[in-house]
Amino acid sequence: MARGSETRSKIMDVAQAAILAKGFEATSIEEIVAGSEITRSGFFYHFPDKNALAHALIERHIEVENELFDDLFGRAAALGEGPLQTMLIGLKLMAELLDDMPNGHPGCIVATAAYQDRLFNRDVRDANKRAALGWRRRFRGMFEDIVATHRMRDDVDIDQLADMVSAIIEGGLILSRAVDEPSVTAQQVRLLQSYVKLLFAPEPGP
Amino acid sequence: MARGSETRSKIMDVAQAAILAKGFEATSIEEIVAGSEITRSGFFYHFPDKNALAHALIERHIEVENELFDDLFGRAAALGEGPLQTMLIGLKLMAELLDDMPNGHPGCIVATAAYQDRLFNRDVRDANKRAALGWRRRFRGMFEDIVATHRMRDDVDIDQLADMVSAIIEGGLILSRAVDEPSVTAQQVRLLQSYVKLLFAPEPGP
DNA sequence: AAAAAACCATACTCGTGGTACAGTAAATCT
DNA sequence: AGATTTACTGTACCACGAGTATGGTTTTTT
Repeated sequence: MARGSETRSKIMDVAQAAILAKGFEATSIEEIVAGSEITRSGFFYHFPDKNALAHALIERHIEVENELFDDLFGRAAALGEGPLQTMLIGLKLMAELLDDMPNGHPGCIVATAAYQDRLFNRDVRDANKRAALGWRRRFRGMFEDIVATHRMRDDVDIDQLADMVSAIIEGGLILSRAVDEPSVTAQQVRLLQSYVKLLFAPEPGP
Repeated sequence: MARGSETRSKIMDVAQAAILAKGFEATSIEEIVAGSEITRSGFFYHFPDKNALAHALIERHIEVENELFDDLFGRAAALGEGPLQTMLIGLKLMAELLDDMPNGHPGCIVATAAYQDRLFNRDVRDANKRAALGWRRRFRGMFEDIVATHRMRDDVDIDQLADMVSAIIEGGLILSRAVDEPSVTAQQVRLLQSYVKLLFAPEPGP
């Protein structure tokens, strides 16, 4: 990695850790540069303002999360057979992954941005939207494969079902933080798994 | 209402609208006093600092939301018979209520606070936690009544199931804001309703 | 060797939260 | 009716963080 992008990503690492721990506004540039072994001028060389930093963080976050999901559901597909099994195992793996983070999941920058809308400029909000729509697309694809081979026990919209994965994770993270119980998020993902299981369960023979 | 508490609640009204639209940090005291027909000094007379304002808003929000839920599930109980019907109708009513807000739900201060932890002091975080635990208690009570009379088709924890209501709403709100589709939250609540329906559906006769 | 990229140092503006304090109009108490 | 309290207004001030400006320095790249 070139010298420039090396310090750039170091700034982003430090900033991300601080932002996820305390929130975007609560994290000062002063603090970021202190942890990044760089000066204020150096920071503003890489990022014209704080918004640009947020934008970069979200873009990177989308990539990382996508790779993580690719890997996770790839493993799930190898373990089970058929799209339903893949989804069910994938959700279980996701829950385990969330459980393995003892201090709770670091949280999701997307959520932070969603509730501070006007604090960010258009670039950031658009990136945020793209992230959410990307997840919808991903999970909708998986659910489409499922409905092609399984009958639904309740007539629900697939896009909405796909959104439910994101909603449960985001909602779980918020609740987890609110009640200070790190396990909550994983529990909610397991409940979602239970729903998918029931929704596509084979009809009991007559 | 006495003169003092009248202006106090006016400040809170203005602040709440602005905060839900733009976030807590993005809302300046200057802006609040402008909309409240009061001076800066007047604001600081009622609230020692911004944190006190947030605290007051959360406390009030808990009360309002509780009354709203009381009313909503009260009506649901009158419409249906038995705890399961009450829950299913209640969730439907909730979805309708969310749908009737054309600009999307105003959002939930609890979520705002959850993702800006260190920005608020202990009072605020505690109030936030109490709110979340209050909802858990409410819905757990309802699910307890259901499991007393219905068999679960999947063995899930009732506390977690109760939490799912909050998680779906919070997650729905975030997603709704992220993709800029006001209908998302209500859709997610309907999916939760679908889950509850399947989870407690009577076993089909042999 | 020249040029561009990646920084450092200093100094300044501006908005926002918060403090301090003096004064005033209206309600409430005695 | 007078005294006190409540609910404010007005002004002045401080600290801190974001962002700008600008000029200089080191490291890569060409």
